[in-house]
Amino acid sequence: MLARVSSTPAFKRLPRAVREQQMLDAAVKVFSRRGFHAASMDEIADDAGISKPMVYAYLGTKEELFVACLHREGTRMMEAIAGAAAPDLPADERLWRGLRAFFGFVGAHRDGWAVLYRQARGSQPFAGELAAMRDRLVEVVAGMLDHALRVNGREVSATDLEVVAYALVGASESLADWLADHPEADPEKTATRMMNVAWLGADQLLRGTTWRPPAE
Amino acid sequence: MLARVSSTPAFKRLPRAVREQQMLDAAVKVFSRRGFHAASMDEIADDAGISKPMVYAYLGTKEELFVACLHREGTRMMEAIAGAAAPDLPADERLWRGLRAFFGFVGAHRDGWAVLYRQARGSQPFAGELAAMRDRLVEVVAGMLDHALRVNGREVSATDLEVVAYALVGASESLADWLADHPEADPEKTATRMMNVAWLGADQLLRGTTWRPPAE
DNA sequence: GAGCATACCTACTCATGCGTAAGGTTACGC
DNA sequence: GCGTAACCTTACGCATGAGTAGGTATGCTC
Repeated sequence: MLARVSSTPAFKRLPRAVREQQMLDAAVKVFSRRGFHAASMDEIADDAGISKPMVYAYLGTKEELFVACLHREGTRMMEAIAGAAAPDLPADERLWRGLRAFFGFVGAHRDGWAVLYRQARGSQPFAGELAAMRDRLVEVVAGMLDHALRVNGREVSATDLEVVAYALVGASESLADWLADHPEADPEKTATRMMNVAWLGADQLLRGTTWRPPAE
Repeated sequence: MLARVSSTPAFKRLPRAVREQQMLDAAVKVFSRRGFHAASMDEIADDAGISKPMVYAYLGTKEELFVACLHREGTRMMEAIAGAAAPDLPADERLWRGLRAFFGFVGAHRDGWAVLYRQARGSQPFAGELAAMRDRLVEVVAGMLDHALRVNGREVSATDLEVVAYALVGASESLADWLADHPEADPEKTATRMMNVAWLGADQLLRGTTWRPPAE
């Protein structure tokens, strides 16, 4: 029983860096399947093929672990998007590349997306963490719109810009959810659809067309 | 100590229907402040000025209580929107009225909104409940677009329609979040901004303009 | 003003699951 | 070949909070 045959280590000893990644992989998987609270550290440890105290030793408490997931996935996503951005292209081209990179990422990391956005949004301790990331996105989009506007010789209040950017980011997130729930859906095509909604609208806005409420 | 002075009841006896509403009010408040898991039945009971077993007696388990909140708030919201809809108006007018009702509702029930959407989205047991509600919304929006398209003598695949509707609903939700986080913001103005994004885009789409990816 | 239903309470049980103490085992440097 | 540091384990403490048992008061009905 207790005699572990030493010639069959069964569980290999691995360097810390490797185990940490395995743990994060497992954590992302379990968190996205169960949600933050329903996920148990035991299950995560189990899934990573390791015992619980190791998780605590390497990644800290449950909250810290979740933040680590959030951080890794978030960084990956931001890198994917930033890698596609080329600051000196025309606005529609930049938007298109950004969207394509975004949906490509979500399509390739569907459960990472679930952790990142669906979970973090509700749970208080992480809402801030996530909000910061989204705000960076919003800022980028708003900056892009602002730049395009100035080129057209126009200008709009910062709030207006922010709100429009918010709407675009929100629409993208919503489609990302849709994508995550439809495994057969094509990320590229989803990006095109988003572009249709975003750009045809943004283009009108950039030209100065605005909609006004009808007189009552 | 134990001698409760009978001439000072301190806590009035109230009929069930009234207490249930008080409990739901308290539950919405606590759930939205703490999130589903972090909220405790004790706090909810306390906040409602009642003891815990009463909550169980009237509204059932914690999950059932949450669903009850979801249901009440969701119904209120749907009613607010439906009340504004007039099926025989032109598409932009219908969209505008729907949006105005929606943002008006969110502005007036900011914590109800938080419960409804932010919480339910992540937590598995309720995601379905919420998804059903959103799907009804998406269906309505898609139906509206479809109708407008047919009037223009055009037709589009059901998937395309659904996805565009999804994006619009997502953008609205996102702005609703923004509104909930900015207590000083004006719901009416937010609705106008959303209308700008949604309609100027949708209008182009309805005319048959589409965006295509640039040749590589 | 007896009976009965409904409103309401205090004070528990019990499962869950986070986080840790204390100890075993492998590999690598010297 | 031996110490030591890193890896890894089993087995537990303990708080939290969901849900309940069992009892008390109030007011309505006849």
